[in-house]
Amino acid sequence: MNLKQLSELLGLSQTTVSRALNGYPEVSEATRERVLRAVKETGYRPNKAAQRLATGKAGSIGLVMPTAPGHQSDVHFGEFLAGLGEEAVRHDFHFVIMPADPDDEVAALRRLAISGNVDALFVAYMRGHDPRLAMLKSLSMPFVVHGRSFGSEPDYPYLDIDNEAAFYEAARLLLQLGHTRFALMNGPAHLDFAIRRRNGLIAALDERGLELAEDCTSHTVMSDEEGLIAMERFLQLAERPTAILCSSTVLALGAIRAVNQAGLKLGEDISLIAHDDVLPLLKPENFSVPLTTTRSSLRAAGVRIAQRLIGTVKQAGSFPEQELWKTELIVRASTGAAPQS
Amino acid sequence: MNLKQLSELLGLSQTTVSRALNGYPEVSEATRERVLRAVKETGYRPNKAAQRLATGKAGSIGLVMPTAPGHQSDVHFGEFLAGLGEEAVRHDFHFVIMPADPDDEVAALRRLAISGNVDALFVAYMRGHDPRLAMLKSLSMPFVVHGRSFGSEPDYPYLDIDNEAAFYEAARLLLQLGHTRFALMNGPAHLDFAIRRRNGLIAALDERGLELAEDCTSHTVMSDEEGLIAMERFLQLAERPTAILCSSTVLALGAIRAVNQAGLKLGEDISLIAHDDVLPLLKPENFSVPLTTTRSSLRAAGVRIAQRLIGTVKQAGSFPEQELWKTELIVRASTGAAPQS
DNA sequence: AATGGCTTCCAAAGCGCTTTAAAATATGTA
DNA sequence: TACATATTTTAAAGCGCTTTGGAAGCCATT
Repeated sequence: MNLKQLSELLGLSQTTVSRALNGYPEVSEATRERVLRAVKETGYRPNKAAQRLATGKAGSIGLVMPTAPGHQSDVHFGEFLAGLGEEAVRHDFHFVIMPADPDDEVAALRRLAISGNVDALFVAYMRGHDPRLAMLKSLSMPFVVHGRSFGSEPDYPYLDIDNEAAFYEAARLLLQLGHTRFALMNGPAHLDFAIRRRNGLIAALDERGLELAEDCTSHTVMSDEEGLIAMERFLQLAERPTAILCSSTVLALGAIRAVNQAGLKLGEDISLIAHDDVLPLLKPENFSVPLTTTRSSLRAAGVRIAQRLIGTVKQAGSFPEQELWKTELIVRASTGAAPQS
Repeated sequence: MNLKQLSELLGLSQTTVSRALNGYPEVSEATRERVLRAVKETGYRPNKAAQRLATGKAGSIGLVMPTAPGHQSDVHFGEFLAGLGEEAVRHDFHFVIMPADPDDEVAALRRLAISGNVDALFVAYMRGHDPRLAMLKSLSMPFVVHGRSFGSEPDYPYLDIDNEAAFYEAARLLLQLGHTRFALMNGPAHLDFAIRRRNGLIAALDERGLELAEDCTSHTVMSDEEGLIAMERFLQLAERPTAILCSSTVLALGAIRAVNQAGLKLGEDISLIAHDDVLPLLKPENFSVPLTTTRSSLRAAGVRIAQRLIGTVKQAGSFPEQELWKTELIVRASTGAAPQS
């Protein structure tokens, strides 16, 4: 069933039917209803490709998904997507996902943009000096980045959390508790959030004349396994750290196992604060020792970015270009006073 | 830059340029190279919407993503998507993801199909007597189902793992170890895999004249938290189960915490076998007591389904309609002889 | 009856591509 | 040289929609 057939069925022109469907005023309420009823009965749906060709728009937001045979999938990606989806479904928007090798992301993004089947772009996994920014700006297509790019002028539309403040505050709490030996379990070093969280921690330490030792820093993929490995390494150090900042609850999972295996008590021998993206499968309050966290919902960020993206495409209202969300510092049992020694 | 402009630039007709690009034989090698070079220089990319309108195809596979304000995102979804993506990127295919309320899945699937912007459909989260099957069959669009639908004639293209055999074998192992009191921590009861795993367990128990008690069965979303809750319930039973079958390593995570909190030893007081989808962030060999598992890679399944879907769309070779993969039973330390009591 | 202003509808062009049918050019044969 | 055949190129139609620029119908005013 296409427009032509539907209009013939109704004895109307394609124009009229199209207008009735798209809410144009120059069609009587009587005929509009007649059209709508026919649509219900026949199950007619406009062909999106044709619609896009005619209008240049078809209600889709594009994103590239890094993937490769060795490449680990990322829980955070799924959770964020759920947020985007939650908003998209309200506006009948869909996603076009272009899988791409992580080394090929900038080219993939360009391909996606000029393929002409997305109205707007979403970009994540931002790095320091991210090369995608220049390309995006040259594109004249709406986009929003999740995160920022350390070292680039912040003149692009983004939504980010204040990673620096988050880890600064977390470190301050631990300092107040008397800790002096810190370690950081971070995400991959080139990623923006990792850079900023590290900076936040360093800033707080610096205020007390402390330093973050090189061997008390790990930058890894954020998996359970890497968390375990990193923590094991920390625990074997001569000057064992007592305060750990951890970029993800997933990393914390492994880290805590290492703590337990070493026969140490979390919240007594070792204090740990993790960043919590509010992953539904891993709640910090349910850990055997509930985790102190810096919290910000990844999913909420997804919803908000979808709002901005869709709003811009539909030209419905205007939005702030830059948003920086504060994280919450939630104190639970994994943090305690520094052990005497 | 569009075809017309490109052809004018080259002094050729659109036809010739189009043919050169699409590998048709009726164009000389000389001109083909000339065209290809111009494409490189100008960065021309055909408009996918126009291509789709003209050919009916544009290299996309469609899927609906269940999402709603309360709806939890699912790690398994992300991991599967990574598998699909790994294959899709090799063929320059992309995904069109339609987010939809879980209650609206069959309608969403239909909308996606007749929207005319996908070439094939992928369907997951199969239920018993799944209503989507009838719709899919009526659609004349290629599709592959991940999983099966218990109670429906298996005459549709699917790829599934042998869930029944997996849990049957797992239960047999535990029976051989002397266990007689079993419990099952399963996924949502209406899902096909949950039905079959339960059946597998029941079949094995039945051979020994044993039964699976109602209060030793839990059907929940597969999260850490639910695992903890379910296991706590089991441990409070008068006749405490000693053998646990668990549908996910994520559930196991919570379950094990409950075991530890109760002061019990995994692999001694309680034996547990979990199904392992090979999620990169949660490796069963890294659990503090390494987990015995039934294993099958979700990601590999994604790759395979993408192969079949893309192969069918491109009409490149033929594929088996139905595939049933065996799982591996991998014995680690979380299973041991039944405790004397 | 003629004019103007609304409302309601329509014919046709155009979005950027593919593909059919036909034309132009090159090659081989009698 | 003329003709048939093969090769290379092109003009134009069509995919299903939106939208521009009119036209037709209806009413109230002059």
